[in-house]
Amino acid sequence: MEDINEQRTQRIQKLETLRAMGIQPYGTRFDETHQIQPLVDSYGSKTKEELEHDTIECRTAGRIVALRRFGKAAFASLQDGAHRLQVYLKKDVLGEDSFRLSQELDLGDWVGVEGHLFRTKTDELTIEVQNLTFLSKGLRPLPEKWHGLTDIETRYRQRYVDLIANPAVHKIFETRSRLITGIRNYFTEQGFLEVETPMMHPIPGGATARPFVTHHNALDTDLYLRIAPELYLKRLIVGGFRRVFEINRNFRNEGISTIHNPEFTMLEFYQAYADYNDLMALTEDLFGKLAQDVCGTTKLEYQGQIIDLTPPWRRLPYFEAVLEYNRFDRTVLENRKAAEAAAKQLGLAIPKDATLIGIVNMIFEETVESKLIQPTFITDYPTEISPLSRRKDSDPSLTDRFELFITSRELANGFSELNDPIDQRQRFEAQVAQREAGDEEAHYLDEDFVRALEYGMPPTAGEGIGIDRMVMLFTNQASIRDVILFPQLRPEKPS
RNA sequence: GAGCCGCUAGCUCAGUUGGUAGAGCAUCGCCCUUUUAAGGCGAGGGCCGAGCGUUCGAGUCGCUCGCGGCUCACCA
Repeated sequence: MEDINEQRTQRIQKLETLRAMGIQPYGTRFDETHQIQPLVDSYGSKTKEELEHDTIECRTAGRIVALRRFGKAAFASLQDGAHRLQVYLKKDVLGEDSFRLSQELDLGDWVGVEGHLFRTKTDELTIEVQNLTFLSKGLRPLPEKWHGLTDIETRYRQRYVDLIANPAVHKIFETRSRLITGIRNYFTEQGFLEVETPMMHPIPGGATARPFVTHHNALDTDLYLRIAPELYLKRLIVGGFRRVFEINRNFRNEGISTIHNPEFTMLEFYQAYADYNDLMALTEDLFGKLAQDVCGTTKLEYQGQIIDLTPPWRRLPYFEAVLEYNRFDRTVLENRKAAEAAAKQLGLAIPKDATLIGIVNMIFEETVESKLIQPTFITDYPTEISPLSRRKDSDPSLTDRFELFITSRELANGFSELNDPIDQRQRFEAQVAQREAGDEEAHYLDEDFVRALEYGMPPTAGEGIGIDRMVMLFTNQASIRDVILFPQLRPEKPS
């Protein structure tokens, strides 16, 4: 089972050496005066003379990631998160016992150091260590210092090693966390209340997707991991919460790709008395502020392109978009035969029972989405493919809805919410008919949700933003696996 | 699910027309009190993803399987 290699065996032997020296190889608390990054931030600009004149004493801790030994001295690089600082271990200063301990150190071990800052001959900020505290032993060798860990499978399966060996990866996940904190602050400051709704649903709803199924033994009932929190959040609006948001996982039982992970993080927020135009303005403002705060600019570099998040963003009605990116005329949008002919010309396989809108939507996905590099709101989606959205007053076949595309990917979906319970029931029934016709992704009829609407929901606008894809954009990552700490992989086979 | 590519030491990678499996880093020993891919001398470390075949002989050729990546299909 466990791979036993030479280096690991040697290190296990070192545990005994340490114990024989009276050192606990798995220690306990250590008081730091500084973490490494603040230490470097505070004193990194001090000159050699300043550090000699005003002695800076400090205690800090980290993992040894580089070690350059001489006979009676050594330099080590201490890593804390994504940051490193050099320490100098000198026999004269450490004393006999501590120096002997320093001779036993391996790459990967955790230590605490106490000493003062100085600059070396080559002007590197360094701690001259007076006291060395052993904190924890590493038994496995770290990846090579120069190339690090590059094997993609190992990076995902053993993310802890990736994080040690690749500080840039550490920074991506710090950025992810900062973005999510920024989102929380943004909504909280605007009077939104963060709520938690069920992850396990008796009826999966709020999106068109296939769910994961699980079983509750005591209730003896199947439950579905949620595909979206939407219907629960709207129940809260019915209940009188004016503004709510939730940031959490959705689960969809579908393929895995560079932009799909079976569990992914979604922000959904709902605002009473607002409409979809308010949401588009809010989204521009949110992205702009996050970009400015986290990246220092609203012009982001993404995979060799500059994505300009400066508002306002382009708004393009759905049908206009289909016409703009194709050569055919308007009859394709109005006549099923014309639509089918156009689709065939594009090489699309059209199911026999496909509706006009169904065909147009296939054309949209095939010809429009890939062109939407810069932020674009596609608006006014057909009612037929928007079963939870409010109809347009000017044209009930369309809805007050938009999807946001950036770098050809859907990042957000928002709309004025359908709050007419009678219309909602009819839309659900149309979905149920589609499901019975074989569409596994069509919505279920959620009787309790309709009942909630019957109690009256104020006019409301709601939106979902795919956080992982947003993080990809802000951190310039091409694969969703590089912004999810533990992406879904096939289980490692037991060896 | 399909196509293409990859899998060799702890890590990063070589490996010729099929002929005894290599390097750098890491590890171990010795030397070295300002190095930073430290340096010098020496040493150990391999089920070449798994299996089956072809062959006198397979890391190398063929087939099957496993895992991963990318593209496509489905999807957010």
